[in-house]
Amino acid sequence: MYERKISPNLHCGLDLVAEVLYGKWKIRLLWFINEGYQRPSELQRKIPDASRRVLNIQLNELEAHELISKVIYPQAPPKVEYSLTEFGKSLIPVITALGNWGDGNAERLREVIAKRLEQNQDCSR
Amino acid sequence: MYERKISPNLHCGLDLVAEVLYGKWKIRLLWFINEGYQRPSELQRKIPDASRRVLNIQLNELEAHELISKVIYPQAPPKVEYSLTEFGKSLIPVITALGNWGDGNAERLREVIAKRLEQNQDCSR
DNA sequence: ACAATATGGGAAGAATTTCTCCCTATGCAA
DNA sequence: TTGCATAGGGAGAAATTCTTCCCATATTGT
Repeated sequence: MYERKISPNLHCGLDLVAEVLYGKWKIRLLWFINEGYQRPSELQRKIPDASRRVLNIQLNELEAHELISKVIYPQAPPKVEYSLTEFGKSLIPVITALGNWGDGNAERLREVIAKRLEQNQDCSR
Repeated sequence: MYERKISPNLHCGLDLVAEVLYGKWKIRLLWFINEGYQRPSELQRKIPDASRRVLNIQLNELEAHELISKVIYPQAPPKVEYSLTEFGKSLIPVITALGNWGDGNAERLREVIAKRLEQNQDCSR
């Protein structure tokens, strides 16, 4: 496992949140688990842009941070279900607020994102 | 400037938000600008863990995404002030919610974060 | 003259994160 | 028997982000 060389700074609330949510797919994982997609394979299908590997890793981290919990059913083929802990559930309103802001401003966001990507391409000519 | 090789996916609101906020210091920059720390040097003092370089880069990105705007006073030594755009201001309640969650759960967050860091050190022995 | 302040960007390399490929294990279906 | 689905993890490459160092400009204070 990769071991950090620079320790995180944990001064204010925003630092702490960053420490547990900063990962490309973590917020979406929490979101989809909340929506009822609890099995790893379901989550992978909901988030096809992420590699199977990272999803596993980020699920492990979310579990280590007690935002989700994992139940392994002793079957074959294996069956695993994740669910939000109470702690994790308390984050959902915040994630919902984020998502709503993104949805409500989707058009404008697409514009400014596209504009910036073009600029970058200009730079590299 | 670095040019992305993998284009971002912009399906849902959460993807769009991630695209403009995913950067180690962006949320904190918005936060401090909202609190009235508008000059780059002030922001650098408020966020000493970040290098000057990244703060500049992330400020540029926030500006490109129209969350903040920049005023350059034609003076020497130069004076620059950033401020939130209306668009940027609309994000503040969401950031506040994130920060409040982090502050409200600070103790527990520190615990689980510390616990996980220890585990990693165990692994590497 | 020289240092300090303020701002900003290039370049190179370190740090970190993510991706790809491969291997394991079990049971079911063609 | 071969192929697929489920789940998970190691190793190394690739992508991305961040840091460090250096340079440039102009003014003020020593």
